[in-house]
This record gives sequence, C-alpha cells and structure tokens, in this order.
Amino acid sequence: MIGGKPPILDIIMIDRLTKRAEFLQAARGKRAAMPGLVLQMRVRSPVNARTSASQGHDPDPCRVGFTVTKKVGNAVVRNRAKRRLRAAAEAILPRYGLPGRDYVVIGRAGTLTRPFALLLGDLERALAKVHGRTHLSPAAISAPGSGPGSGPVTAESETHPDDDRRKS
RNA sequence: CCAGUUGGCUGGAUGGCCGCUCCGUGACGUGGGAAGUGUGUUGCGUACCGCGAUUGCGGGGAGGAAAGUCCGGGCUCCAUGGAAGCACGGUGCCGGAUAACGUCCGGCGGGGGUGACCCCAGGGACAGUGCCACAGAAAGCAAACCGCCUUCCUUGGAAGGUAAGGGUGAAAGGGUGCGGUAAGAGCGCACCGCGCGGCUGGUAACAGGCGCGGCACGGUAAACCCCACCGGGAGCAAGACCGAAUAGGGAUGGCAUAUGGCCUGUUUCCGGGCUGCCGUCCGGGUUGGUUGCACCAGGCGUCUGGUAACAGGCGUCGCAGAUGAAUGGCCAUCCAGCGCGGCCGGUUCGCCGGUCGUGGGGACAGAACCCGGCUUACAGGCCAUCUGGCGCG
RNA sequence: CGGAGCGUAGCGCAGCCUGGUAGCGCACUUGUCUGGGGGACAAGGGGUCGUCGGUUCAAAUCCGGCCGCUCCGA
Repeated sequence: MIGGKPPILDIIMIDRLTKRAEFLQAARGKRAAMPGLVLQMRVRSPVNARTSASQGHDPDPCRVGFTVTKKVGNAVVRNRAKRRLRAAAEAILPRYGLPGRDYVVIGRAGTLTRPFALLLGDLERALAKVHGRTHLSPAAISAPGSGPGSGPVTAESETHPDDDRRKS
C-alpha cells in the first residue's frame, strides 16, 4: 500500500499537536509523573488517523505537544522549559516513541533545574511506564500491532538500538 | 583621595555538536503551459508561472524595558446633515516643541539640601453651598474660662474695660521691637507680612520699587462646585476573502400523496408525539485556512537654525515576523564582578588597593498590528559633568 | 485583547459614597447553669484595614503607582 517509501523506515515521523482539543483528549489518557516532567499519552483511533493524514505521507504519525502552566513561572521560564522538553523529545522520541500515539509533555518546576541527562532519563522511563510494559525496542512493539507504516521494519535493529539512526 | 549630583551608553565573549523560522537562489519531484513538435485524436514539452513534512548554498532573526496596559496617535469597522448647547469624563502656573499627549524643553513661584541639585495635580476660597470630630470659654458677619485693671460693696461677689499672659487645639483674627495706657489693644510709630491702586522690567507666569489702608480677608476644591481647554464608539480576536462534514433558511424542478411515513411506551391490543421525499441553485455561517503583516511621524552620520525640546538640508542603511506561538538545546574555555582564606602595601582605623588559592556563578525579563510617551523591574560595567570635604604643591 | 470588581479578626462579611469612634455572625478563652457532655447565658481577647507614596490638622475611607485574586465579552 505504501510501496514508494525509503527502504529502511527506522525513524518515526513526528508531528506536533497544535489544537486545544487534541491536548484535552490526550489529558484523558495514561499519565506518568517524573521529577522533571509529566507525560500523558493517548492512542488515536484508526479513523481519526486516516482523516488527519488525508494529504499525507505518513498516515499514522507519532505526535507530541508541550505544556507548561503559569504556575511554573513567567513567560521566560515557561518558554525555556518548553525548549528543553522539545530538545529532550527530539532526542528520545525517534527511538522510543510509537506511531499512532499522541504524547503531551508537561513541564514542572524541576524541568529547568534538572540536569539534561536526567531529564532524558525521565522521559525514557515515563514512556516505558505509559506504554504499559517493560521497555522493548520500537520495532518489536509495532511489528505485531496494527501499525501500518512500520510493517517491514528490519528485525535486526532491536539488538542494537543505538546504532546510526540516520543512515541516509 | 573620599563622599555625592546630573546626563548618556552598555546589558557577557569565543568555539564545538545538534536544531527552529523567514527571505533569496539552485537542484529534485509535481501541476499548468506561450513557442516548438508529433498525430486520425488523446499528446510530448523548452521558456515561464505555481506548489513542496524533499534537499544544497547565501542572508536576516527579541528588549531597554519586548512587561504593566496608564495616556496619545496611525490604521480598520460602526455611527453621524452643519453649528452650538447640555450631561459625563479628562487636563489645569507661563511660554515653546510635537501628528498628538496627562509627554518633552526653557522659565516663574513654593518647599528641601552646606552645595552640585532634587521635589511639587502649582487655576479660582470676596459666584455659591458644605465640613472643620475630640478638646477648648470661644471654630467663623467672633468670643471673656482663668488672669489683669477700674468702680461699687459685708473679707467675697457684682458691673464695666481688656486679647499682653495661662490653658485647649492642626488652626485662636497679623509678627517682632519701641512708645503708650488704670490695665491693655494697630491705639501710634519702624521693619516684615497682608490687601488695594498705580509705575518700571518681562511675550507671559511673575519680579522690583512707590503710594495708600490700619488688619478686615483661617483651612479644605486629590468635598460639591466655578472658569478655560480637550474628548463620537469600539478595537488587528478590528476588518476582508476562501470555506469541508453536520444542522437549519430561501428559490426552483420532479415524485408522492394520508387507511401513509418516522419516533416512542420492550412486543400485540390500545394510545401519545412529529411529519412530505429527492435533486439543483442561492445566501448566512462554526472548526480551520489566507490576508491585514511590516518602508516608516524610520535608524545612523554630518551641516545649519535654536539656550533647549526640536526643525530643516545632504549623505547613507534596510532593520524579527512566530501563531500550542520560532529567534534555541547541550558542552567547553575565557573575561568582568561576588563570598571565604593567606601574603604585601597604604590608611582619615571606617576600610582601600595589589597578588595567590578555592567556591559558586550570570540582573530584570520574551515581540504578537505599528508608532510617541509614562510607570514599574533590573546583577553589574563604562564615559562625561558638576558639587562638598581632606591632603599636597 | 478588551472590560468590570474585590483585598478589613482564624472564616464569611459591614463600615468607604458623606474623611475623625473599626463593627456583625460563626469560631476562640474564661465563668455560671448541669452529676458530666451538648446547649444556653454572661464577660473577654484578637485586626500592619494588601502594599508604597501623596492631599489633608487628620486616611480603612479621597487621589495615584505597584502586588495578588475573581468574574464577564469576543
């Protein structure tokens, strides 16, 4: 069905959440709280996925949004917290995110003061928690599932999860 | 050298890895497509014009307050015959600057400071009304509680005079001195204050003499108010355009017509409620998208006019455009500055400077249509200016 | 973005317009009534009036500037 793709689909397409309704729907899903952040996740239904990707290249992307409330601080503090969370998500989600999911990362007071390495660890463990099982490779999770875009993922990538991601 | 005053500038630097957005330009893909070309026809397709979760290169990318939203404008829509008035709101010494302002500049007056300098909503209280608690005898066309003085009379009181003294109060109806008096008093005089008139200087606010008055005219207008001037309302979420699904409106064509159709009380009986169906077109319109949207009261340099705010001439530059909201994330080194400890030097014994080690580490803060201001926040650093004090020559 | 309002005792509110004394209810403390509790009654304590300036003789009140909160419209 999606034959014209690049041969190795190792990177998951990542979209951004932009609508308030999408954030509200994600808030009803699973959540995991860590010292540096709070993660919410919602599994989109296939009907929504098909309509949202009408023009699209990837019919079922992984999407992420960021929220920092006014309680954390003023505008400078909130924006910096969002940038750190965005940088962390760009580092983690291509490896551990799942297609067809909406993630919302919520900043809290510790987001700014926490060392970046620990923040990455927080996001990793939060993803494992909302995925509901001990951490597996993304190929091993998405292959038996109904993920249409990641079907022909090579099975040998699970043994070396941190090899070169961008083999272009 | 120390302590201050005023004005202005600045708001960490360099490098590495990984990113975001906009503009330009090429490649690639894709759509249209002059010319050209093929053909019986559909076509192929250069220049060119679009589009892009693709990609290369080049360039731009937060602030002095971007903040608070307290004023003033531009711009947009709505309302509106003109003018004046009323109501409401705002402003309030004088002159100037400005598109305008509650802003700025220069003066004046008052207050503070040894001084440089700073602060002031700073019109009108004989247009009117109101208020001035408590205390106090008395608080608003003044007034006699104590006291002082005179007279009368039985040691104590009565009548009268008196605002110098006591006491109350935020404020007691000019102040100080001399004279004067029974004691006193603007009762008289000098100076100061106040009021009125006129003169001189100044565009004016106002200032300085002069003459007269003989003290009456307290405060409060950020109390009502009076006077002068200004103000139509809303705001880029303004406004314009495109516009899917669903629901509803209008026009029109066809079909169906009631013993019908749909919903409902679980079904029947028996009841209740609602009602034409399909197609086409039109207009409104929510999520959303495009636009408005970045070249203008513009920055910098210089000259001229002006005390200045500012204005004019010439030259030069192009300077953010995001929209769950970009302008960054991580790391290393360095430089200012800070704390602690050691050493050296100076000292007005408060401290200051230099150097070494170590710790920790960048202030306030993020454009949202755009400008001019105000206000508020801010680690520090730099430059200039003037004042006061001390020391030396 | 625009508009409106609020901040007073531990809590909920008056007082502000018209400036001089900060009050009400619940709660708290003490006492009495009761064998005790509850309850009633009586007495009492407790407030930088959000904050910083200004006007005034005098400010919770009037006028500005900040801080915090709530509501409304699109």
